[in-house]
Amino acid sequence: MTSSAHGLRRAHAPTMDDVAAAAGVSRALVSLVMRESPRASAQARTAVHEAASRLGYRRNLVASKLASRRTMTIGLLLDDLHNPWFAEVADGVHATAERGGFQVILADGRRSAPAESRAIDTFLASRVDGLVVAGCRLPLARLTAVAKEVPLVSAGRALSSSALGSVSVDDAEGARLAVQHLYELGHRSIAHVDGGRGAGSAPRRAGYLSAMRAVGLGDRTQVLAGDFTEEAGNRAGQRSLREGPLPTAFFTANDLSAVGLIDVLGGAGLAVPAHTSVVGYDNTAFAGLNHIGLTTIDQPRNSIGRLAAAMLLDALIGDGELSHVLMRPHLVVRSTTGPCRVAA
Amino acid sequence: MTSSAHGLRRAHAPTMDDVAAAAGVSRALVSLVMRESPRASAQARTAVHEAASRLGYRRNLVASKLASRRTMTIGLLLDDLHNPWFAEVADGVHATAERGGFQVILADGRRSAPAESRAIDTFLASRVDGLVVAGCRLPLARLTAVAKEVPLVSAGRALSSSALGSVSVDDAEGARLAVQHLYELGHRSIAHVDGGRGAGSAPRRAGYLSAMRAVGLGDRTQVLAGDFTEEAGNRAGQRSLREGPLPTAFFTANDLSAVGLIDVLGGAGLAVPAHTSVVGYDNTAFAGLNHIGLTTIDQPRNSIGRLAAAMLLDALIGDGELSHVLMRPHLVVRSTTGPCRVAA
DNA sequence: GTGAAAGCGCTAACAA
DNA sequence: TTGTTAGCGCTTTCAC
Repeated sequence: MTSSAHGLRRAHAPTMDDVAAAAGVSRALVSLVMRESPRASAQARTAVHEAASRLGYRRNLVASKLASRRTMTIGLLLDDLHNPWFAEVADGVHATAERGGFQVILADGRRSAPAESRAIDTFLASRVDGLVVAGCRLPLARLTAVAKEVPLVSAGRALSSSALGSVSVDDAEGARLAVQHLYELGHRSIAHVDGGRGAGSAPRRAGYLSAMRAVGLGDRTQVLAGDFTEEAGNRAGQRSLREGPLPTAFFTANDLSAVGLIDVLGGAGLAVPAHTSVVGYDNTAFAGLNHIGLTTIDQPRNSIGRLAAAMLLDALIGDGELSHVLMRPHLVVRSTTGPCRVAA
Repeated sequence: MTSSAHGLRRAHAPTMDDVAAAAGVSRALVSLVMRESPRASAQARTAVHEAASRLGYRRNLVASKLASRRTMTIGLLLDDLHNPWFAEVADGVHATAERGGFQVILADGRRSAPAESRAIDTFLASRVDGLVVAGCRLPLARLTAVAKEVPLVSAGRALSSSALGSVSVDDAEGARLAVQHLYELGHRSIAHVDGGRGAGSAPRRAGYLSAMRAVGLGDRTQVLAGDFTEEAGNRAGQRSLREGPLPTAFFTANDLSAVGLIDVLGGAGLAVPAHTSVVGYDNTAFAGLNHIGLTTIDQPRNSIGRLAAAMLLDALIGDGELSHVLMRPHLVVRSTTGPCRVAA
């Protein structure tokens, strides 16, 4: 019963013609009023609005998009709705897009390349005016192909193609900051728990390796396999404990891994940072909790989103060019790092 | 330069007519092939697909939606992208909708009623076939009005209107489980940090109050204002510490608040649960982190999403009726609750 | 400022 | 099975 009024095709909804008739004007005028054109008299505006609300008229965006051949919509593809990192990027994109009068439609890539690919196809079929992909794991070739159809900006992942724009954080620099911090605390045995194949993993690992070389520890690098999860941090810790000697410090590819690692160390009676120091990456919400107090690398997430959207709108509205922006991460020192107590 | 090929109106993209011409068939046939109709010969199918991919044709969903007068799209409004609760509901909705051949478009309500209202207006203007609102904080009157235009199902918030459907968890029961658990641990001074005006807040608060009465603590209830955020947990904790005497246990309206609260308690040197016990609500991902180990109330989030979408599709495709489903929460005991050490 | 008329790219009868 | 022909509801010239 409650559904009787519905079905896939709803009952005839009022159209602009209905409103025009009710207001005693032409459809074109109604259109102008609906789009808030200054070229409609105040009188006409009132009459049209009155008639529209009386009829319960709702502008049909589908028809509007078809007729105008632009959608004033940008598609935002997020790699993973479960990861709060993306929520902040989305905030930034929203804020900027809205100010430019653009609608944002979201899709969740669910950490799967095929799902992301389908989402992009849907965006293109829906004729979005532009695309922001955050943490996208699609191959560069696919993205450049897409960028030929519609302006595209990558957020959070640096991409070296002039066909598209990108706003990302210098992950190698972030890794360098972590290593530098630990080095200055006297640590010489610094291991890295990496992120496997996830986005950002490779540059962080490379940054770790080159930073180690830069401080003369090139022959003491140690990379433990991980995958950006808490369990990975657990496993890396267990392996280190088993195989010894334990590094005096760890730099993990993300905060989650750091938490898993600290947990294992604590379970083995090793205090952090009294015995071992740990630096995470991302500065996610729980890194700041007092009883974790993780020293980590922060990324300006909101700004990434804002900049990505701004770059896109610039290319859409004006004649701005897509470019590559690399933002600087910074070190947030909390309480999981301390001076090295072990002779090097 | 990279943007020179773009602009708001992209260069003429191939249409069905182009494909039809290239394949030497009529546009209607191309349309059939594109919609995977069985009424097109294998031969025609091949020819059309070949021509389409040669031209780089991409079906225009905007035109398709207008002509067919249905969008095969459901709008999903999430109250807050930052809250992982919604990510899981979204997973469930996606899974079901996709199997039914529906596209899902997401919007973020950003914990703001006006923003949610605008998002719904956009959905309606985009002529979505149905709507799922998760954790929506709009007044019932507004939602029933919307439900007159398009089938609507509320996820995570019970709504007593026959005009729409709802799939939610019995929040009062969840609150009762929390209070009961703390009571059995010997706690008599149990405070509640509520969720303000967010969805679920009222029933959890009411459930807390009635459960307290049920165990004979009706005169010892204490409700602290909150709003489902970590900061709210922080503030509530600070206020409790300032005003004393400190309750021996807290039941918070969600996990985020619990974490914020624990954080403040820890900062004040009060161990959890040695000194104070805390129960959260939602069993979000970080509640399970070893370092937090939050005792909390679990909701079958994914199922909520699946059921909500299934109910909607039923009403859309068949003649299913929208109804009200109430699911049972359950208690997950971890390490933030323990026996009361203080004499009652 | 306002109206008339020609599409936007597709779907859906209906005919062939 | 395939082609023909009206629209879907709006925007946008271009006259008035």
